This record gives sequence, C-alpha cells and structure tokens, in this order.
Amino acid sequence: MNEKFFSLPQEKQQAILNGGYRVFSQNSYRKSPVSEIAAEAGISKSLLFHYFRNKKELYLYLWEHCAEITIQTLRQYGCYEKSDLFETMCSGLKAKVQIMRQYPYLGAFVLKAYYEQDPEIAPAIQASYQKHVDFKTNAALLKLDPSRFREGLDLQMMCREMYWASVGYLWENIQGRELDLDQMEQNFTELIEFWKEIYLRKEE
Amino acid sequence: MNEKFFSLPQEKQQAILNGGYRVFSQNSYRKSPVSEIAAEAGISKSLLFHYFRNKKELYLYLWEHCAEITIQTLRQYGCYEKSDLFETMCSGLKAKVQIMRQYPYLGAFVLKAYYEQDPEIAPAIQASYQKHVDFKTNAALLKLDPSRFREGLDLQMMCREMYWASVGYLWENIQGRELDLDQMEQNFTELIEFWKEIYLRKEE
DNA sequence: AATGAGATTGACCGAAGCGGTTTATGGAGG
DNA sequence: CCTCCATAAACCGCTTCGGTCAATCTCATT
Repeated sequence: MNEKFFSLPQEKQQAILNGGYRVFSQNSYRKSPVSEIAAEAGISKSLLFHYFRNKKELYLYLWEHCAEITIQTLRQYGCYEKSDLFETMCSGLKAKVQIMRQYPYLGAFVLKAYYEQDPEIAPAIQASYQKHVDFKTNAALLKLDPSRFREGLDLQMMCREMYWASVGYLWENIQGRELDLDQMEQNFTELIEFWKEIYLRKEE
Repeated sequence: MNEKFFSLPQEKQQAILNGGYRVFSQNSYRKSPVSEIAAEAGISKSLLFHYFRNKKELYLYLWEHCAEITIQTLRQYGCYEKSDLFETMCSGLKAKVQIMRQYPYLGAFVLKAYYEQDPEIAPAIQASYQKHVDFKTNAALLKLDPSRFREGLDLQMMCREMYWASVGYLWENIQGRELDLDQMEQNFTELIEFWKEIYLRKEE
C-alpha cells in the first residue's frame, strides 16, 4: 500500500477506514464495491486505488488496523490488568464503546471478516486468529472465587449467560442504527450493576 | 404469483423458500441474485421466474410466508395461552427451534427484511409490522407478580436481561453454521432453569 | 406411435456494475 | 512558465443481473 495514505489528515484517513468498515460489514467481500467505500469517504474511486493497490490490500489493511486499534484501546483502558470479573467487564465495555465512537462499524466488520468464506481472503484472515479477546475466554481465565458469589450458583452458566446478554445487547444496538453511545454505556453499566446485585453473595 | 407453485411437492416448495431465505438473509435485497436462489433450490432460474413474476414478488411472498409460519407455530405450541413467564419462554423457544428445523434462515431473513432500506421493497415491509412477537413485548404484557421473585429484584431489568441473552445466544448459534438444534434446545432449557434458580423466590 | 399440453431448461438480451487503468485537470512551488 | 502531484473523470473489458423466449423433455391420452 501507498505510504502516502498515512500523511493524509487524520480525519480523512478515518473517513476512508469507516467507509470500508461500513461497506465490508454489510456485504460479503465480493459484493462490496470499492466505489461505494470511496463515495462514503468523500473521495474518488481512483484516489482510493492510489492509496491501496487493490481491493484485497484495502481489506487486509482494514483487518490489520482492527487488531491494532482493539489491542491499543484495551490496553489503554487497563483491561489486561484487572482481576475482578465485573471490573474487567466494565472496562471492557468502556473500551468497546470508545472504539465504536471512532469506528462505529469496526465490530461488525470483525464479525463479518471472521466468517468470510471468499477464497481470495479467507486464508489470510484465518491465519491471524490469536488476537481475539472476548468475554467467554476472558471469563474462563479469571479463576473465580466461589465464596464471593451466591451459594450454589453455577458459575460457568453465569459467565455464559452474561456473555450472551452482552452479545445480544451490543448486537441489537449495532443493528438499530442511530446509536446513542452515551445512552448505551449508561444502560450497560446498569446491567453490570444488576448482575452484581443478583450474583454476588449478600453480606449481612 | 403463479398458483401452480402451491401444487409443487411440499419438499420442493420448501427448498425454494429456504433458498430464498438463505440468500436474502445474507445479502441486501438488491445484491441477492435470483439465480443463486434457484440453484440452491435445485431448479433453473427460468422456472423460478415462472412461479414468481419477478424478484420483488418472490421477496414479498417470502415475507408474508414468514408471518404465517411464525404465527401458526406459536399458536401450535400454545405460546399465546401460557401465563407463567418461564413457561412462555420455554414454549416460545421450542416454537423457534421448530421453525429453525424447517426453515433455518427464516429468523435471519426477518431481521434483514426488517432493516432493509431498498426503496423498492422497504415501504411494503414497513407497512406490515404488527406481526412482531418477541420476548420483549411478551414480557411486558405478562403482568408479573413480584411476590414470586426474589426480594428487591428489578423485574424490568430482569426481562431485558433475559431478552438480550436470548438474542445473543440465538445469534451466536445462527452465525456459527452447523447448528445442532437438539443441542441448542437443550442448552436453552438449561439456561431457563438457571434463570428460575436465580430469579425466583426461594421457599424455605 | 402420434399428439398435445404442461413442466422445465439453456441460450440469450440489454443494462448495469464491477475492479482497475489511463488520461485530464487544477493548483501550489519554483 | 514549468514541474510536480493530489485528485477526479472518463474509460475499458469483463462479469453479472433481472427477465424473456424458444426449444426441449415428460408423460398421459388417444
């Protein structure tokens, strides 16, 4: 790819990336027109092809950029340091919202890319998996102390349940357009508080 | 549309519908090739155009058929009669699994159609909304008796939480291909049991 | 065996869209 | 005035699309 891309003003770069994330997240790789991405970014198709040799290069750069942004943001929010389950979820959420603020379709793009089957790119995507950080694996790694939770609670099921609710919540908010991120963060914080209320052992 | 379609053997009809649900659920309306649907159903494109005047007619018939199947199955599983929240969820789940057994992509199709923006069909879809039955509205309608649940439990949040977890669970299982429906039903039943355990008031 | 009607298809059409290239434009710096 | 270079428009060859149509194939009836 053309290094000149990086000397573009930040907002222009971001517009291009967001165009890519939007289009590639809503269509399969093959049915995602480069022209649509260019239009979304407010530049001509030719210029986009000036920065990226071809469609594949653009796509793979987006993928790479995803990983960078994600890791960087998670680190920035201290997600790798926390030991408490709910604290981890809370900062994980804040990191996710922060990413969505800058790149609203990045999350959807990752998912689409993950399941993409086009032989032109699937192998390359498959070859770079180790970067996935999600609630499921996270929760499994956090050796939980049963004495902190309600008696007889099935901790494994609790983790899966919270994971699914997070997926469902995020998914619904991504689909629904017009996402109010502040509202979303607020809602999710309430949800975590709710979980603490019902899952943690009551001191009395 | 051509009435001759209905005198096709049941399995052929179903193959056509499933082809449509698959393709339309994974691409936008405009980028869903009729030829792909025909191929999936094992017939020629020309024959498909013999049964349905054009793409739009096919799409709208699929939409209509969705509603029929959904309502019929929900009725069949007694979803409209139950009064207990968890019982309702349980039979709702079984109905959903039953539908997925026959039409694996119907659920995904409904969602895609719901958010479709193509001016050729969006108005028609928007004009037939009242048929949506989901956990959220269901739960709101079931006037819950607080004395059955744990003290101080936020019932509204509980409903939303269960709704999101259902969405998240179903969504993850739809994406993941190779869905084992029996396994899924089993998992979901366990999840409902888990909820009863944590949400219902303990008698002692 | 011949017929005829309906089921089914392959070939075809014009239009549109695709990825990518080439040429033209316009403006800043010397 | 010239050079450079960011940018865009026009263009190219190719594919794909929705939809049509004429030709086949099937098979019950004569």
